[in-house]
Amino acid sequence: MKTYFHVDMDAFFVSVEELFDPSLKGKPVVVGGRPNERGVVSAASYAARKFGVHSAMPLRTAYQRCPQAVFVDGHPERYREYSHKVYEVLCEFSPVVEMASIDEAYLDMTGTERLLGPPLRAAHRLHQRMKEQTGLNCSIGISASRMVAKIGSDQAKPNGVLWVIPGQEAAFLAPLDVRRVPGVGKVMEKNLHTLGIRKVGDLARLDEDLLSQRFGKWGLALAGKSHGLDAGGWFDSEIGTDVGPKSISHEHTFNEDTADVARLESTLSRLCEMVGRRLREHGLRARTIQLKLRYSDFSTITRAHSIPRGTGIDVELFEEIRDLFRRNWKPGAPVRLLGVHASSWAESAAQLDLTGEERREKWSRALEAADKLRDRFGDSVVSLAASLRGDFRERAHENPAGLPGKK
DNA sequence: TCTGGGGTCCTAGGACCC
DNA sequence: TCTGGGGTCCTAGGACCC
Repeated sequence: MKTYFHVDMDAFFVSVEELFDPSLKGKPVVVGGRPNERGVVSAASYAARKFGVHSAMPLRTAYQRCPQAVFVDGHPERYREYSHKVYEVLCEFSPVVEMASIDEAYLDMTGTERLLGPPLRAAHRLHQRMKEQTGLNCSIGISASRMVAKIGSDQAKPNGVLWVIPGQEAAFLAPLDVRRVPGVGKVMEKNLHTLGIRKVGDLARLDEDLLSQRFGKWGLALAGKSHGLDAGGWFDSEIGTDVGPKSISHEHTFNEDTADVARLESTLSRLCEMVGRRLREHGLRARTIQLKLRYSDFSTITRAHSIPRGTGIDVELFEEIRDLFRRNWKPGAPVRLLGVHASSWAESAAQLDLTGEERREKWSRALEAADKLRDRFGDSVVSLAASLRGDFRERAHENPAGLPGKK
């Protein structure tokens, strides 16, 4: 019998902002940007939630509902820093910790009883320790099932602990709305409602065959979930078997839609630099490069191209993206969002021909040096802007590999 | 309501191969 | 020629999560 904790930080972004500015405490706070900006709420304080403000809501709507709220910009570096502090506290309680996102984690607590006592006592100690070390509150769900632990921490909020005793999973889940089940969103909820299924208990009573007939692989997983089993998607694999990222992407929404080609292409260039940089940090080369294009009416297309060898080099990414853009953009149509997405990693370097590989390695080292310069002096020092003036194209012709000139 | 940004997973059709 | 059956890769789109 396994024991899992799901630890979820309470109003994480807001709580971190409060540590930096204690005057925010107790006030309605909205993290995500200014009320007149294009964007959505990243996090809302409990005081703001009382006015009907919640995450993913457009900032303008949040302002309408709660004009007296304090609107603050998000600080991703701060959240990453505190996420790491959280991780370190969790590691004192279990050797198997997996951060599922920036503000939540699963712990395998199986076999820790001798050291930490029974689950509830360990949870209370963890709770206390978290507050001492980070100044942050969390909620903890405890169960033999990771999914039930996750739902448990949700039910325990704020600042609570909830233990679902083994064997009681289905009974615990039965009265909850189907929407509480991870993986059931707006669409699935509506589909289930039209079948007369509103509670997890309704789901559990249903015939498995009917569910899998109606919703395929997903339906089968759903049947398992309704009984408290870890089934489907992420829940199929044990925790702590973390692999690297499967895709890396950056996107940008303009504050006002634009059809200015120079502006659009320079934005793509910048996005390619950001993606390239992160690919190199991970030592990855992407074989599939994807452009995302969203027009004023919110209609969105994605267009991808795969290259056999893969690349992590800014200019090569940009060449692919620019081709995709020129072939697919309806000229003159104002654009709302642009995105660059990289995936499908190339095999290890060892399998490629050496000469080509050496040259590319050299390029990668040069780009890493540029990354370090950016770290020290900011993004503007080294950039791909030259490519936009056409300089790059000519150099690329003289030197197809795009190498820095040999001395 | 006028809709961010970073991800994961799933489906489905078509190309291509045996 | 009126037409199989897999398997794999690529592409596009969409649901969902935080």
